[in-house]
Amino acid sequence: MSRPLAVDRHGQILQALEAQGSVSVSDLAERFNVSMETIRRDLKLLAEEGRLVTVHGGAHRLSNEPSLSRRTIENAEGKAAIGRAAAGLVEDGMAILIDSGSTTLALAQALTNRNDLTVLTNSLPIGLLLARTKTIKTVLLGGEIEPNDEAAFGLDTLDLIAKYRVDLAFIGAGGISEVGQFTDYTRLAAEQRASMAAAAKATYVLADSTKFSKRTPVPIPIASPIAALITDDLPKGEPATEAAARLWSIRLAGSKP
Amino acid sequence: MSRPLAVDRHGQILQALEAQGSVSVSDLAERFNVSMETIRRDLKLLAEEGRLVTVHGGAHRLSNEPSLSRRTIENAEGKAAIGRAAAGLVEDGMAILIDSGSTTLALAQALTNRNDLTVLTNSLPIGLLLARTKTIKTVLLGGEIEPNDEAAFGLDTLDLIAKYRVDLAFIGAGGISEVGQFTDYTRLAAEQRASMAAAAKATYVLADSTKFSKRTPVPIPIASPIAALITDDLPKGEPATEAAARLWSIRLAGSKP
DNA sequence: TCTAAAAAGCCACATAAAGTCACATTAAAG
DNA sequence: CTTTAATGTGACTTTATGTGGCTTTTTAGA
Repeated sequence: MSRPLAVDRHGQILQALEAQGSVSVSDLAERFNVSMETIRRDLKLLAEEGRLVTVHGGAHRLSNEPSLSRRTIENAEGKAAIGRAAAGLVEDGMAILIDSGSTTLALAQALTNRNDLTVLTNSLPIGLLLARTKTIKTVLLGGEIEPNDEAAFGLDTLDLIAKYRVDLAFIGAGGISEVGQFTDYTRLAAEQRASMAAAAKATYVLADSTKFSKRTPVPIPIASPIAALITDDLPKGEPATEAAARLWSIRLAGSKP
Repeated sequence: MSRPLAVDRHGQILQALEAQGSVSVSDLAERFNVSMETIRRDLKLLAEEGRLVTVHGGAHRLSNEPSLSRRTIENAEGKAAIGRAAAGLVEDGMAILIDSGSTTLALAQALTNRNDLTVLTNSLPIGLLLARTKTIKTVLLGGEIEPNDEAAFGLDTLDLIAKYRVDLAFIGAGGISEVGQFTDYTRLAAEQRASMAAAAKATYVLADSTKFSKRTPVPIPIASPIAALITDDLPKGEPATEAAARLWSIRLAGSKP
């Protein structure tokens, strides 16, 4: 008796995952008439290729709540909410620019099920994540890699940014100052974020609530006004909160998926 | 008894593949009333021409190609040996350029314990791997990301390569032709590899033994002579082996760690 | 909160389908 | 009639899947 192709099953698993967000081992085993063990082996394989995340009982998409592995990240839920809110601003056919950082990575994760997009980024994890969708055209803004950010910075990166013009830019920030300005750790990073904003018709700043209590030395010299600051919560009592609320249009991202 | 033409069968196989996305050896054998062995030979042939990808049990379209992570497995030991041999050529303080590909990834892996190096690469996995060492200065040659290679290609990448000058370049190849020339899948990739070679004082080509039996369409137009071809084995009987041995200096990488 | 049953996962082994290789056979071409 | 390319055959190897025993995680009830 001939055996159905394993690759077909893999493809269908990924397809189901795309449609439903998550799949269970027992459902898949029944659907394909194979043992649960075989499905587990499939999922393990696909997980090693970075195409899904396995959890107890099944697997889920990379985009939604990476429940276990990344829970360690500071305020992961808030960042995921911001990512979903930002993804809602992106329309099919757009070219967008995504800065490096854990909050912007959440945006990239929320975009993985899209298909008609062009994304420019200086972040290696974001580039790799989006390229693997095979449906999103991804451009990596190269340059010297900063190990802590796992992203490119420098003259080459600035040159490349200047060569493009995009619909939307989503940039991060190291912190928010008492007067409500976005700030960064280094001159170079600040300049680069400003030039990202300059390359876009509209710029959104993604900063989760922990940023309101962080002070970093270099203000980001954004020339044109930003479209909005997207955040998950406005901590009371922080001078940065009051100041930012006066300066920028603020969008609060709901924590519910 | 007259025998049906093999080319007709090949055409029909490709047609079926187009329609269904994948085909199984046993189905095809039954449909054409030939042995499974014959179908396997057909698929192998078509795979070498780059018209499909064989998998256990059959074949599928190129579009849903197995990603880099899975391809890495093919001749992993040989590639690791090549990586170690190539790493031995790299001296402290050097600036080197590493092309994308699974063989060159093995080189990057062999370099992770070094510290006084500058590495330029267009490969995202290599860039990420080396940046994480925090001791190797890494520059990512950006551009449009080719999902299958997980690496940057294109005008931006070519521009960036032209801006640098390095001590050594390590480039890969898609295959080796009957006349011993290195070949690639696309014009762009071939040009880009050639320009990498042009940016270096000395160029080494890393190609494992499986490349000697692979034929890809575009010759890589390397201007200056290469320093050596580094490989793990020279398959006897391959015309490519004989031809390459006449053309290039060859270094055999020992399989022992 | 603790505890036990149920579900899921893991691992080692068994087996059948698929693959590989050397050699035999057959049809087409010269 | 010989040579050559394509195909088939059979022995052997590899891969994919299933099975059963055991461990871990989840769930639900006390």
